[in-house]
Amino acid sequence: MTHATTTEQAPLAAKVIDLSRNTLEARGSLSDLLRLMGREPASGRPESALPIAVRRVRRDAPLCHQGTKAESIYFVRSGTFKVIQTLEDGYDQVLGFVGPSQVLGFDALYAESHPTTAIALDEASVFVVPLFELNGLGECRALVDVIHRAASAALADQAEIAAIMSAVRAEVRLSRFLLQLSRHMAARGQSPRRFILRMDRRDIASYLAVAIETISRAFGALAESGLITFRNREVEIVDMEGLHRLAFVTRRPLELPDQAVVVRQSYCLPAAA
Amino acid sequence: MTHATTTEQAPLAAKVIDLSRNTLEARGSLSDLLRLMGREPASGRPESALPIAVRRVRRDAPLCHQGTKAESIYFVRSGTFKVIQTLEDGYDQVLGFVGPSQVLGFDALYAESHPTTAIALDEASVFVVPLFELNGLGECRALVDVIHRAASAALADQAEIAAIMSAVRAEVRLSRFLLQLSRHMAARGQSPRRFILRMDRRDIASYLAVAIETISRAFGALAESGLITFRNREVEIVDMEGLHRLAFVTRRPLELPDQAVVVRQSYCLPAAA
DNA sequence: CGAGGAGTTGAGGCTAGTCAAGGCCCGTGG
DNA sequence: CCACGGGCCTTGACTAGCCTCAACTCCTCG
Repeated sequence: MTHATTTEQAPLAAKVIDLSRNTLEARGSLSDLLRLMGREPASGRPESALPIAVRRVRRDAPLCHQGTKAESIYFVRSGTFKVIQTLEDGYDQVLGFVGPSQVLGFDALYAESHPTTAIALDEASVFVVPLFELNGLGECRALVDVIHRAASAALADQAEIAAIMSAVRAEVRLSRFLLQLSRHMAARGQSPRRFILRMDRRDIASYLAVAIETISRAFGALAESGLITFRNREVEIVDMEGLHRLAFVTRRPLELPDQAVVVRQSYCLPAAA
Repeated sequence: MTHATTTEQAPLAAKVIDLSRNTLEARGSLSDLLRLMGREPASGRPESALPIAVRRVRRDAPLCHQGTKAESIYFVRSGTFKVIQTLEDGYDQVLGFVGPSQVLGFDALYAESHPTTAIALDEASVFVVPLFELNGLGECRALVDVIHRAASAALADQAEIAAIMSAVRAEVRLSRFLLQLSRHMAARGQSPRRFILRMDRRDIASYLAVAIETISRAFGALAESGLITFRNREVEIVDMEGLHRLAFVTRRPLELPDQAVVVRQSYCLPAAA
């Protein structure tokens, strides 16, 4: 179906770069990708028709695997992935969750082999941009710009792990996680108050670096104090402001003479009246 | 807030891209940067002479500040920076330590304002690549390539925070941190066994997400068991292999015959696979 | 030589890990 | 259709280890 044609000549020469020449399962175009990334493509530009491969990934299937040779970077079109790294002792550390319009595999650029594994949490599809084309993309400003922004955003997202970890208490970590999810949902135009978790407790536990039982208890505690309600993976944030207050007590409060008691209460959970 | 602003406008000559047009304190060239990044510049190319600004940063001074408008990305030429993020409750979370040949400020690309603050831990200097030039760089392959790789490496580095956090025990976290430093030192051609910490205990504590006293005790414990020796910020890894074992064989008690290392429950977190 | 920051050490309370058992959900198969 | 099975999730009891508070030492610098 694809141009099973020659791979001659540097792409620079040819104005027609076909990013889908290794098409896997479907075809998309640059304008599809740009739309996904919130960049309305300048219509009329010939490059908007630039084909870009789309790959579908089944639930629980890996998109790329740690240690294998990197061949592409990916933009999530639909579905959610978990990014994990298998440590030397065999423990699978969850590094993050990646959804639509986010980039995957950019971390493999410098080493040429994937330092992480990405696994689909549900049926998913991604745009595939082969690495060997990256160099020839100088002309295609729109795509380069999108790549830069996505990589930059991925970097900023990664920083959130540390921000989450800086909280000692499990309920605080969980509330930060839920708020992070809430923001991402909102960014995708979905409800920030009510959503379904795509990952299981084990993944959340790994991501927050606490025991799975602790996650369970933390969910219970947040519900107990009226901040959320939940049923399995279905979560509803009842008191957004309260959750936010709880989420940002990192360490023991500095010194707030009379407020100390109040802060300590919310720190210990029961929530302010 | 030392905005060493020498905002004297240069004649926007147009064709001649002068990345140092906002030169702050010194001048470098593209070939200098490429050499720093381990890419021998193809001599003879005219672009090698492309001027790139060099900015010096005094100890404890910020290179860029969270929330301010992003204007450039930086390549560390000398010195070490700590990257921090001030959370809503005022807690300064250390996200990482960045040294020579690593990139800073790339995370600001997508938002156009810095999500993090970078502070020099000692006298430092950086190459400055203004953002508004990034788009016009399509021609300069070498620079674009270096930027991509550095950003990718930064992303991979960030993942290590999570890997470190996945350890519950403080000694395990500290040993992973020391091994990380060791690797970086080796990558820069310096001794991986003996080095001087550029950051204080407080920064380490924040980075590892444990209390400062715990850091102190963990140093003591590692020395006690003969894995390292230290005096203030001077660290020597005595038993590299043992340190590595402690850092990663963390699931089982690991019977170190008669060593004082109480690796009783150095688990690497639940998961109970 | 003193002041102050950085680092260490000690005591105690409390969170979260571990182990263990039970409940819930949803698949498969009779 | 229901019964069974095996995940996933929850809950309880116990204990290890970390955070907190507080005092102290060491080092540096004025």
